[in-house]
Amino acid sequence: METDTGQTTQPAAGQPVEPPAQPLANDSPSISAKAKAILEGGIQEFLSHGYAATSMDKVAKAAKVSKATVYSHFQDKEGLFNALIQRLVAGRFRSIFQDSDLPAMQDDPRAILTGLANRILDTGIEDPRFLSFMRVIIGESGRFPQLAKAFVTHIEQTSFRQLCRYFTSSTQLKLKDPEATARIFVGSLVHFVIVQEILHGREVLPMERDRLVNTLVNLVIQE
Amino acid sequence: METDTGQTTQPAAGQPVEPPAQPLANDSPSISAKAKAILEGGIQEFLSHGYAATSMDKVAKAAKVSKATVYSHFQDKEGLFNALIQRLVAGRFRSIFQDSDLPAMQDDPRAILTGLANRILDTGIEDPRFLSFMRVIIGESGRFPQLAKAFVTHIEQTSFRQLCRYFTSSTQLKLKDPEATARIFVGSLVHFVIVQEILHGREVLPMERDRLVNTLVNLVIQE
DNA sequence: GTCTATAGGCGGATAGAC
DNA sequence: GTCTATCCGCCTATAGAC
Repeated sequence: METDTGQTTQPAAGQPVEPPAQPLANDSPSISAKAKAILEGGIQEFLSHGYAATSMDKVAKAAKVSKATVYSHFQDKEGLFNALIQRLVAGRFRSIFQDSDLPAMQDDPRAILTGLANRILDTGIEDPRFLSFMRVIIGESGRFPQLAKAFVTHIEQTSFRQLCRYFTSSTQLKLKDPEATARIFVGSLVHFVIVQEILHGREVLPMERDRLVNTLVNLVIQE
Repeated sequence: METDTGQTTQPAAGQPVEPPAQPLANDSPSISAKAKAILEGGIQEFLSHGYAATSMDKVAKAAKVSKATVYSHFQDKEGLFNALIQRLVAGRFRSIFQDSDLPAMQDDPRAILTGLANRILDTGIEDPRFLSFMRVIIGESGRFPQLAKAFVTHIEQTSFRQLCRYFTSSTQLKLKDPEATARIFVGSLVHFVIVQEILHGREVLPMERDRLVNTLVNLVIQE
């Protein structure tokens, strides 16, 4: 049954019972193969159907273990969901908006900004897993506010910060409010992804992505 | 049970069984008091908990009718949800981004744009019903793609069009691509609402709304 | 640790009286 | 049209064997 309690006891609930281990290293340390399979199966099911519409039976089947095994690794459905989303927030999707290399400052600002915008759109659009992830984070943000906050902290903030660093360090751009400009830049791109891809706007309200990117870059440069 | 069929037979399923009546007039014509109560109760429950986590028992209780009465007015759970969301899309929330009066063209563009931005933020932020509505629309956009498209068509498009009309008719703004600029304008504001309010970013990544609005308006004006 | 089997309850949907 | 009562399946979670 859906407890509807708003997960008041969420902190630290979820991770497998094993000791906290190192504070989140590479690909999560000391997790058994079964636990990993359960997490993978859970990711598949929860990202496809959302929290309430996913059953532990289907998770167990997707992970190719028995349901009892799932419950031996995770306290309950909420615990599994929390562990799984936190894993995605801190791991695989954390670097989705992250540049491997900061652009060289002497380059053309137009080229740099266009590249940044396209990178955000590429990762946002071409990874269906990330689209499902955003859909679930938003859809479950009422029942799981902590997960929504973790998403904002780790993922949105990452892109803001990075863009901000470029804005403030660029000698050619003279922005009055780099922080707010970064929000506008990222926000209009993410909103574009939400409307076109998640809400299927591509089919009813088409818009070429290059038009959006070019217009956005022009707005920022001519400030 | 969640049929998981992706509602393949969704078209036209939902509206009360009574004849189609007039094609969607004012506040929905010829709907019995019970049907209205069921819709209201359904809105309350579905907007609070999403589709899968809402039970027909709770809807019936919220509407103060028996569950059988619910099923006498609507084919099934999907039908009720469809009817209810379509009602919200076409009715109450349709005009949420709509201006009552188009701004006078001789006014200061800065004042006009600032007013438009604030109106969008006000309606988006101050109506918790609309926040829940967006959360549900996005969260259920996988299972109910038609409803997501209806949302885009009726609500997003409305704001784009209106802004576009102002952009193209203004004698003072000379925008290269008014349509793309309208998307950026609305998109960055809606994304701000999503992150700050729906994803609870206000508590972890604060940002004064006036800074965003001022920066956004400046970007558009100085183009 | 992992499984099968099952408890116990709530879910969507309907039968049938009025 | 509206109700009460009920069917039956699936759900979360656990007991107990191995």
